[in-house]
Amino acid sequence: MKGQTRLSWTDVRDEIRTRILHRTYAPGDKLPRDEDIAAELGCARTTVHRAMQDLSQIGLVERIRKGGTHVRTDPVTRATFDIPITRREVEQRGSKYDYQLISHALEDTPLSVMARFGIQQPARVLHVKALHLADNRPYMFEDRWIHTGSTPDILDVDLNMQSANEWLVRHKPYSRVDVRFYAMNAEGESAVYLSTSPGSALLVIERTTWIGQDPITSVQAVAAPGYQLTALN
Amino acid sequence: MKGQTRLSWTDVRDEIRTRILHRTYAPGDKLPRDEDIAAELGCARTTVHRAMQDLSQIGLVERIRKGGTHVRTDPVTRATFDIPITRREVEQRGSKYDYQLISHALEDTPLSVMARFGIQQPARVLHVKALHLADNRPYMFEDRWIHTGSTPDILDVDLNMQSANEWLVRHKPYSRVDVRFYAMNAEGESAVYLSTSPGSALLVIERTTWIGQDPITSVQAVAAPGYQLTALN
DNA sequence: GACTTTAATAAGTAGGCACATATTAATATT
DNA sequence: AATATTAATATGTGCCTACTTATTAAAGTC
Repeated sequence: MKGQTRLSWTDVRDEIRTRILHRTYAPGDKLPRDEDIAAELGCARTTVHRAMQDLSQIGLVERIRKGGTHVRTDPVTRATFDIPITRREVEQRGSKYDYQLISHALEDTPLSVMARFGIQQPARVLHVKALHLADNRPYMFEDRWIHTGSTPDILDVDLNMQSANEWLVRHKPYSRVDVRFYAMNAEGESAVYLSTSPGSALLVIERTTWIGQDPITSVQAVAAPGYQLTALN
Repeated sequence: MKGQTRLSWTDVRDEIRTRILHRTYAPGDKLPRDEDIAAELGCARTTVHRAMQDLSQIGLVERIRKGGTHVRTDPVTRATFDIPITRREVEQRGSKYDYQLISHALEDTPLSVMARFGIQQPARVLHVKALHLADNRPYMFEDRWIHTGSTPDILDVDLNMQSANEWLVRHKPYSRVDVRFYAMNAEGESAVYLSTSPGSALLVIERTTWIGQDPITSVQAVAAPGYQLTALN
């Protein structure tokens, strides 16, 4: 017990971030070399390196080999969202979860889904429509396509008992996912099942997953009116 | 040059991730100790540690001191979004950016904004409405409140010349941000300025920032119809 | 002067070591 | 037997050292 409290990499990170906030290092500025910062703060270069890695991941600074570290000129706001299984999501709000299969049928991929999957030729897919409920009220309407080539097992699953959402997450790992958000007017089915009037604005979470090159599933999750997605932190 | 190619921590991370994908380590399973994995793969514990930290941050595993490392039971999809300055966003799509101030006025915070700021007493705010355009077409309608207590300088800025968005990002660092997405029906102003018909579904990005405890600004950015937010990666 | 080669630079990475910290299990004390 | 102390364990962290890699600048060559 000699060095009292030494600097942890999070301390260093916070110190550098404070300096950037205070414009000691202004946007566009080049920061001192890791080694010099280490010397100044009295820690090892490794520690500064670890701190810088984090700042770089957050999007506050940019690092280039040999070029040094720069404060980003156009700071971006980086927001991270967790998208859990719908059942989990409902239960964590303290609501009762229910699930209802609406329809399922073997079809060929429509053009829109081919585009999402990134395939040129139509493929056989299981087209599943389902409704998730929270406290007996519609929560999310799910319109899903499951590629039977990559996921033949899905045909043996009783989708009345278990949502495709859940089965897939538990049994079908993916290596890549595309997530996008957009707004949609309720119409036809989505309006009916979410028991809202046609035209009301709904948030859509669209997800497509692949394992290697092979598409697994693509889903449009249409949330009930009033739904908000909140970033972590 | 003896060890040929040694394992980098990203290699280790990918190897562990692959095993989790292949259910070698299934959800809920306890992974071997870092040291054992290191021994098995032929690298140092530090390297495994670095890999595990990343997997833990991604949300694939959970680590507890002494308790060991476990694969998360309910894998979440974690999506990250970059929200740049609007001008940047437009320019990066290869479009011409324009900006138009609609109105600005000193007001007291309405209740909704007090809630967003997390304050009990109304405060004087600059209420700014503006429109961002891409290739002369409406791109985003911005409805913003700026706290004059924390940011008095804003009153000296010529908002015809420079969007509040841009000025704030460049001159006003923040320490905390709340980001949320939701859908809204176009109505009144938003419909007019985004030149769409009332009722059409629009995606709203709502952001509120603080420096320490002090609120800086809260903005509702209403995107033109068709706007999609896409996750990184 | 245009090209190539070489050196210097700064970040990236791996490994080994020592110690910190949180948690559980085992042991000793009352 | 109930409680307190101690030991063992696994992750967390910091530091040092050595080497790698990408990039720029300088020196040398034609």
